[in-house]
Amino acid sequence: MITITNGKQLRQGKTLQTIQSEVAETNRLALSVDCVIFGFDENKLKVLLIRSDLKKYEGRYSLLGDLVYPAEDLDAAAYRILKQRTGLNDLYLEQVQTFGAVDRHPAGRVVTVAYCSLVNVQHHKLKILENELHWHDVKSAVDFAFDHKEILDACYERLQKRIQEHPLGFNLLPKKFSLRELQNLYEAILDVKMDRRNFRKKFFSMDFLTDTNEMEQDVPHRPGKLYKFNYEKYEKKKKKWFGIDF
Amino acid sequence: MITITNGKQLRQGKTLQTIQSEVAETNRLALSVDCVIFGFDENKLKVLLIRSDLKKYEGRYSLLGDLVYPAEDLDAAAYRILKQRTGLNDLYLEQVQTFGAVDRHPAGRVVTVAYCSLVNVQHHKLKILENELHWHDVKSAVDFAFDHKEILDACYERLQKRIQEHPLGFNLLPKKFSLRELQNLYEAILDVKMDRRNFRKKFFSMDFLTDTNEMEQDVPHRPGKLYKFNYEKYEKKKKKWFGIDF
DNA sequence: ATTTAATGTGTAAAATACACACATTCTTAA
DNA sequence: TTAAGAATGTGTGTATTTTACACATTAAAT
Repeated sequence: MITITNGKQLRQGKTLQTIQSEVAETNRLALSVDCVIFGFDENKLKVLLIRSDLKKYEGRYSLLGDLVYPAEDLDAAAYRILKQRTGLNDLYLEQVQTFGAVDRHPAGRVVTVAYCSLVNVQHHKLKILENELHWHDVKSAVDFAFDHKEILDACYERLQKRIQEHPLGFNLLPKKFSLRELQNLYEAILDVKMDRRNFRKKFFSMDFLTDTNEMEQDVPHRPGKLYKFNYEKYEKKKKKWFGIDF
Repeated sequence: MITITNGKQLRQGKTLQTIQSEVAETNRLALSVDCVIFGFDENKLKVLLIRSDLKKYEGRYSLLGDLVYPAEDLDAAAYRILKQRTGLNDLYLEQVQTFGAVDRHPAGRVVTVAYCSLVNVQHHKLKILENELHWHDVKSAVDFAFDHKEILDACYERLQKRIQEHPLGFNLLPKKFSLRELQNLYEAILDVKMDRRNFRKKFFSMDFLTDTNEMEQDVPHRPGKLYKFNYEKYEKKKKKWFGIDF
């Protein structure tokens, strides 16, 4: 998505006028990157959206995006947007799909490369947010600008697939988490109910959870153990699981 | 890839000069589509490449690509290239990844959307080919122009994954094929050996192979039965197998 | 102290994946 | 014509993975 809504707020974002000038001349096109930033909060999968205050798109929501700079790689543009909007570095990021329908953007031909990224909402909340940024339920979000619903759907489907093949979920959780939180995450993303015992068995058998010897605090029931994800163990084992190339 | 090599041969391809003019001005970029066209022949996975006759890239091979027209959708551009280069319509086509490194193209900023497509080589051979188009072994192909080796690798890995989830392989075979041919295809793409009995069992249990009541002809051994892929049966069943969305 | 609500654990059945051998059919060469 | 060679075609038992399922334990709240 192009940050057409708040040129004043962003130091680096381009305004609608800039985009129009980029694409106005014959045969010109603009290239943008849109980030689908997923979070997990209140046992629901969330996505970070910005509300357009431009009259034309009043009340509609957009993904976070920007034009790609002339001398900037695609991934670099995506990381720049993430840093700019969440204040966080080193987030999980994956290119998903490029959307280039001729009429997808009213300002002219704007081709956008969609990225899926994962953040720990609690971590993010500590940062000072721009006013118009909010977390929305992925399943119930409506009123998108442009083709951003389609982009969100593509990234959500990719996430559903990926999380069944790789342990991505940890990017959405605090460093220390209970198995219940982990299961809630999987159930929310995949929209299924899982058997608690089998879920625990599966994750323990994968053997990349480390017991922190700490317990949950301030929960209104018996506290569960807290675990953390052990990247070293995972790195050693993933080749075996995922065969060919991962 | 941009068809910089043979502007005279192509009715629709753009010449190097065209590309340079597209990207020469400040902040301009060009958008292209590159098709990784896979085939299967002599029990090996092949890819259709064009040899550059431009001095700068002498002896190097490129994927088939072209600039996207100003009023052309990305998929449409990919289909156009396939039609142009193979003479065939309705090929399997899937967008894989977009490559946009700043320096990936010597003519300036050219962002390319990579597509993976599958053709029946026998079918394709019936068409009159352009001189400089040839099928190459995927595993042993070297000397690529630009970042086309990287693009090929990305599409090959995607194909390896996809073929384990969906019955794509039929796009690479004649309408009627023996189980041995089908197994050879899987073994070639996945680079593994499979047990013949278990392979047969698995495909028969999927129940979308229809017996044609015909046998192989002109093989130097006992002929095998010929089957065809039953799309109707597949469509009815795939939801059950692939769960959420496929 | 009692109730409540979630954590933590094991086992049996079912489904799936894997390993494996021999008879059959057709071609080819003696 | 016959024998040898080479690939097709088929079934079963074993190992592994997935699924279903119930009860005792712990801490918080009343």
